[in-house]
Amino acid sequence: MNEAVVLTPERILEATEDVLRRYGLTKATVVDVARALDVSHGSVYRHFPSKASLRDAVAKRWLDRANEPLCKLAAGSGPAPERLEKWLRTAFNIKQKKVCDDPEMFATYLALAQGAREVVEAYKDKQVDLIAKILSDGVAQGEFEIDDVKTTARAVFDATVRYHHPAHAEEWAKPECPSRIDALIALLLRGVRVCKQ
Amino acid sequence: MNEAVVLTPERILEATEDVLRRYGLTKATVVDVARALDVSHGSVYRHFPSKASLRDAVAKRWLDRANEPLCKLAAGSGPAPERLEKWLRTAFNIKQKKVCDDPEMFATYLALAQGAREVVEAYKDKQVDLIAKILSDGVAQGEFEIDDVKTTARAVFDATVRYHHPAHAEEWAKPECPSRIDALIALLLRGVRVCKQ
DNA sequence: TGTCTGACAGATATTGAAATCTGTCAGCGG
DNA sequence: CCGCTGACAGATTTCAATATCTGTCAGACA
Repeated sequence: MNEAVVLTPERILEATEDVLRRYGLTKATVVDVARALDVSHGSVYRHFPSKASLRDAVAKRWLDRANEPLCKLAAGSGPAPERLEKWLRTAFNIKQKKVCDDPEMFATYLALAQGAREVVEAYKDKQVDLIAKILSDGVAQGEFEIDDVKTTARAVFDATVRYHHPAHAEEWAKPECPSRIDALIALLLRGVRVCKQ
Repeated sequence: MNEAVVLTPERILEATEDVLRRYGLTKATVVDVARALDVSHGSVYRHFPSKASLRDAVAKRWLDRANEPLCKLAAGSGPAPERLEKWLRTAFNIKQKKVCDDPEMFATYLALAQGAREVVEAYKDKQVDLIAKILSDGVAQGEFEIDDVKTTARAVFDATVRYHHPAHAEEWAKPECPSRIDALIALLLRGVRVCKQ
């Protein structure tokens, strides 16, 4: 067996992402994926138990790749307030960029988010953990004053749904959007900062 | 012409709301409305230029009725922080109650909100004005410290989309919801309050 | 005179038959 | 033995014919 010809989950995911991009979520079929790989569609089911699981796996890969910068920001050091602001702005920018540059994959993500799929839940939990990391750094630095870091991280995430949940994507292009983001971030930062009278 | 038989916009709205409740947004037709009123559907078009305008008018009525308590709260007096908290909780409760008790009308509202209809934009602006009223009262009372009241009101509104935008209605029934609302409100109140060191 | 009717054209929705897709599995071939 | 194939059943989607709906308007009727 030639190495280039071995059918691996990774190769299937790659092909599935291509097919999703080409045909869109509604039109892409498992048969299309198999055809792209030049195998029978039965072979695909040898690696993924269902079309849904395949779609979920592709979305997970896509989300993980998109979120790498955010993980780095959260793991980094430096003053927490600036880092939190940067993190939120980066999160919004990534989403905004994806909705323009990769609309078909974004639509897939939207469908997943609306179906309350496990992958998206996991992804959201991860996001909250990243925020929590920055918040607890901020508490350690004496910059933030927070009772319950985890709960507050969740609140910050909830407060920003409008700019990361795909259901609101249509609003992201509006001209007043940036200034509203500024106001929201300012409000949230004031909500976690220690009071310097 | 008997008074009970005069075809008024109000009677049409009443009948349309009934028809929407009975058949749902997807099934309700102008012919159904006309039938309920025992007139030809042409007569309905004498009072409303299109089905969309009729639907918008019904939704406006419904939203206005639902929001009366919020207007009263904003117009009232008393300490602004408590009033803001009460206002937000009331807003969430109203939505939550509607989604349970009046699901068909709520679905209509959801469709409208997703279509970015003018009536929903106007309604959102009104909500922001009510928040702004409470915020400016708070500033006058020395309880809040806010640069730009209008902008901050918008930010508070944006921060709470998750609990008033119908796209997130499915999440409102979850058991962890109340505590997340508590955390969000606490965060936002801290964000507008003056710092009492 | 002004409101309402009912027939009409074009747009939209429904329906059921045919095509395609998903997921399974017995068996082929390296 | 192991991964793959291809035929299959049931579920889902497509497609085109048909029916219904929206929006208009000339004319009836009070």
